Amino acid sequence: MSKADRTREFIIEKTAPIFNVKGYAGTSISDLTEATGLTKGSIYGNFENKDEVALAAFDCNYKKISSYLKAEMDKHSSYKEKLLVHASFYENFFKAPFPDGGCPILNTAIEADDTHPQLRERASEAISSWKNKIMELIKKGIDNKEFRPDVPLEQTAISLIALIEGGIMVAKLTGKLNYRKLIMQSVEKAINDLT
Amino acid sequence: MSKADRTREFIIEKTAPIFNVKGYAGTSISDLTEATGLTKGSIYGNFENKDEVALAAFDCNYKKISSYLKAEMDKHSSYKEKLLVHASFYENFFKAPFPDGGCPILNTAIEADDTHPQLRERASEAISSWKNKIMELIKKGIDNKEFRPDVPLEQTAISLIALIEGGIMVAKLTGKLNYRKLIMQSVEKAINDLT
DNA sequence: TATAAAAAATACCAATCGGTATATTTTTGC
DNA sequence: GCAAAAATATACCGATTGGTATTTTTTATA
Repeated sequence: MSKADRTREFIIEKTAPIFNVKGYAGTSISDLTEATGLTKGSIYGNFENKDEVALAAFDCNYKKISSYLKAEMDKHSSYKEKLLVHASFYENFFKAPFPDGGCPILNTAIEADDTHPQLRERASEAISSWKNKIMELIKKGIDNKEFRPDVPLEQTAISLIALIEGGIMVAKLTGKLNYRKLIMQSVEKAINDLT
Repeated sequence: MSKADRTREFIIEKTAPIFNVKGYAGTSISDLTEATGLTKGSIYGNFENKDEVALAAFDCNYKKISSYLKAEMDKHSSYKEKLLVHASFYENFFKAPFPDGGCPILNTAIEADDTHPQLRERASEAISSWKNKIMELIKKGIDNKEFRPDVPLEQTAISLIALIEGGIMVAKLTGKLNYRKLIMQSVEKAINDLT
């Protein structure tokens, strides 16, 4: 790993939470130099422009949550338990190892959908692959006789994602622990209803 | 209505959709002068600063959706039908009279929750009063024997909001009509399950 | 319709924006 | 350990940012 590669990683690691908290438009190059202790010349020596840092930052934040999900799912053997990881996923969303600022998919989707096609595409692909993963789990759960055979695959998957993401918004906005708890119970109920 | 009041209304009306599309940080004063055809002096003659325009813009956008919801609910007599307005609310969200840029509560929540306490408070209050409204409808529906007496009030209300808001994000991000349809069916199902 | 008051336009401000050319320092391979 | 190359820092750029002081125009009233 060359010096440049290490610096690049360092910059991404330090600035990813900033983009997630302040957004693309709200994050300035001087935010990046402050967070890294590097100078503008160094940032621009390793990245073509602000866009490239922002895209790399999204990938970094996204990887944190998707690899957490995958690792937690791998701990369980039943498909119901794998799906139920989404409840603990949601419950723990505001603690480490999750990035500061909430869900990067949600944050990026809201800011970029009308303003930044590249970031929008990243978020859109994230939703799509998340949906496919859930559908796959349900399908395998049906084959395994864990779930009812008539569970609507796509509807269940996309609605579960909507419930979780909307729940993250509500919980983070209001700061009410009770809201988080209640929505988490709804996530659990939605999954239990598949059996 | 004085000239100043009319100009103030004019500025709010013209700039509210811009704030909803570009966000607070992404909207500049020159965006406001372009949209209104007025000059900077005129904007600052009617508003103290950018914050004050943004807050008025949020109120304007929020009023559009809340008055739509209220008007539609008033058309129905049963509490179930009143609740089901949320499905058509969601279905029609990307057409007039809804403001450009998606749900202003969601947009403001995501951008402002870590960065702008005043806007955050506005969004938080909007969620809170929406939740109370839904709880009130369910309660009356229970008293009216439309709904089961054991429906969990707060959980149902806050989870319905989460599902709708998450659904708006997913539908707007991906542009997939099918996702919108599927999530809308989940909203309907959640309400039908109360009976 | 003349006039005072209010509103809008003009012209300006320092600070910051994203970005670059160049100089200096630090790695790297021999 | 020495050069060449790569990486970082410095110094700078024009454009734009949010905001203000002042002048001109428009509105309301007597």
